[in-house]
Amino acid sequence: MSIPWLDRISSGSSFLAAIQCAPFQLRDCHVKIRVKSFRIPEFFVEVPRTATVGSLKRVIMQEATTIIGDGLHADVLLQGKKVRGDNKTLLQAGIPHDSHLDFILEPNPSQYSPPLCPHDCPSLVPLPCNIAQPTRYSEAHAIVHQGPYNASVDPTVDNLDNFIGGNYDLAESQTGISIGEGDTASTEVIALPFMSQDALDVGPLHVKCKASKNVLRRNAKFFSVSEVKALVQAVEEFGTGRWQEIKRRAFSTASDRTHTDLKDKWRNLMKTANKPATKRRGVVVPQELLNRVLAIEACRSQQQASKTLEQTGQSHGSSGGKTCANEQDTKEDVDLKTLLIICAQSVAASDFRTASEQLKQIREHSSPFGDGTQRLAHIFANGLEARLASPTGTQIFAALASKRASAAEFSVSPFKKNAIFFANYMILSVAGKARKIHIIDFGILNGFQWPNLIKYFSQRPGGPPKLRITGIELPKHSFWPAEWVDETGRHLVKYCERFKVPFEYHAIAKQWETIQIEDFRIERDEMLAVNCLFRFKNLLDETVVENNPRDAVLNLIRKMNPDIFLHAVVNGSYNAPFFVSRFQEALFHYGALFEMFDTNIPSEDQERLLLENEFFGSEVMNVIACEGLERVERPETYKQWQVRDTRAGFRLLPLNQAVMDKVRAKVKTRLHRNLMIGEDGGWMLQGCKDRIVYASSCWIPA
DNA sequence: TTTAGGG
DNA sequence: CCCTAAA
Repeated sequence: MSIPWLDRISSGSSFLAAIQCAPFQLRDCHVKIRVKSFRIPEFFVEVPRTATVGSLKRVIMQEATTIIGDGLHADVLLQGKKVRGDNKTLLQAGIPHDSHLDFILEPNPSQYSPPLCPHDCPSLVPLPCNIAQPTRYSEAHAIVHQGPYNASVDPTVDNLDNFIGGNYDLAESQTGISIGEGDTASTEVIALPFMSQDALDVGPLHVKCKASKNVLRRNAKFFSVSEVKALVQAVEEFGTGRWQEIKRRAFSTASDRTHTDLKDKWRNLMKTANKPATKRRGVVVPQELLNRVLAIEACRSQQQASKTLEQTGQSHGSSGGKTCANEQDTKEDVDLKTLLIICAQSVAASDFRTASEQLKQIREHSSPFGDGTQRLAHIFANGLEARLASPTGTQIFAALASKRASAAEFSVSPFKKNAIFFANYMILSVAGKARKIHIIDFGILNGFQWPNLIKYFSQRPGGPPKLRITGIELPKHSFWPAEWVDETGRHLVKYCERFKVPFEYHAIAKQWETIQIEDFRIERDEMLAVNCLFRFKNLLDETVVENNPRDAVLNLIRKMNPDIFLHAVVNGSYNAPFFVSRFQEALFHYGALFEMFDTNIPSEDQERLLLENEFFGSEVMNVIACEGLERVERPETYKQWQVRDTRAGFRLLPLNQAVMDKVRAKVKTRLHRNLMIGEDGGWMLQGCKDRIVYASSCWIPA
């Protein structure tokens, strides 16, 4: 004979309860607890909101034992730990209404005699319960207050001791007999001696099924964009199919999202991502997120495919590779990028053996001299290799490119040229006929921005103004020793002498946020322009340090009260703490850049080589191989910068259409295919391949 | 207990 | 969002 109810306990059948606050119109302010799926009919208990832990235990115990027999002891667990203090109220015991509770039901020690098979018969049965906010549930179920099952207790029902002491076979009982699973099952249960005749009469199966369909279904709550983002990020980090992990690591505070919910949402996201943008219902998820969904999905299927290939042995044999060489070539682009992402995932998962194998594969197809994708793969492989050497990302890598490399950026990158043109044009338009002009340049590097402006000033009708430039750089950088800021100054001084522009240079090599306003030696009668092109991204942000330098420096600039503030930024979001998502973002970002270079610059161009490998190469190295304070490539989107600038007390100037026309004309004459110029609010956007890569803007004190 | 997949 | 089979 099997002992069905014991089986139910020892096999850990889920036991789901939800604490529910009664509608507030009820004056007694009770919480209602629904106990369900214990393979016993669901029932409800109601306790005052101020109930103690002890009383909750008693009520649960009472109800449970009423149904399945006597002699149970109940315990309440919060996050796996027993809640002590039976005299405390739920709240006092640290159980908010939305917390997740487990229950333990075990045979009452006082009546419990040792089981015959202690190993197979766990005495502790954690029972997951869900306590949720009442608003998540529809009101309809409230009428189902108690199932019919607890209506009576058959006095003949044996107690726990008798069953445990009985002669039975646990393995056999595993076949499971449970109420409500089907006709046969319920028949068997009903036939059991301990079930009351009343229960039989009521027809439990029918009631149970009906109840579970209409009762206590959580009201659907749409996922917000930020939730989706968190989900995508988490899946990038942990992969699909580890939902419990994802729940714990990324959604532990979201009490109303179970791991199953996350799994379901992911499934739906994939559906959404795969169908056209038209006729997508609900909250519009940014395409960027959906692309990431697709990328992950692509990786996953790729991995599966390679796995099955390995298993079937089709990948072996040298002839196989040759015969489909042409086919591979066309797919190489995709494969190389996918391979990079897979490799990054291996690195993230600390699977270093697989990672180095994948890296080797990548190396076989990448080259600093090949096409855009091969070059891209080359520098990303460098980054991965460095990360493999030190997986915690504690190594220090040059944050800034060498002097030669940033010179190359100036001469090769059309983006940089456009941004400089935009900035200088705006400075000129604000300067007007001012006699004294002071430019404060955060991140002056070689100072290549200024010769053109100086030349213009020299030809200005009415004579050149007095020009002051304050060049600011970071202190003692491996590639940019502080002295070089002075050297930049000397070049500029010479240049001004040649063009007969009265000039004064002043260098500051400090951490930007430590600069005092006095250091700028601002004079009253000068027109003041503050300039920062693409360099704010190197400041640390609030995720790393407390008083974040970004806002500090912006506030400093605001304090200067400049006549104009030129702010150009790298528009990217590869600054996420999660390694894989950051890697992927960076890959897309630099992928777009490299593709543009590939179509516009000859592959043998030495400066392109320098720019790609040293300038972008060291940036990518920093993004991939560094963490924490060492990671100084932390771009944000221009929208994020807009928030910061506005918060610091600046007002975004509308775009000057004249400068936009000129930039557009330049792009056209230079025949830069794939280079897109766009506008958004006051921002001039530069992009390629559907991606906004750089953005420029002008601000004045609000 | 957790996940995949059907509903 | 829920349910259940299967691992």
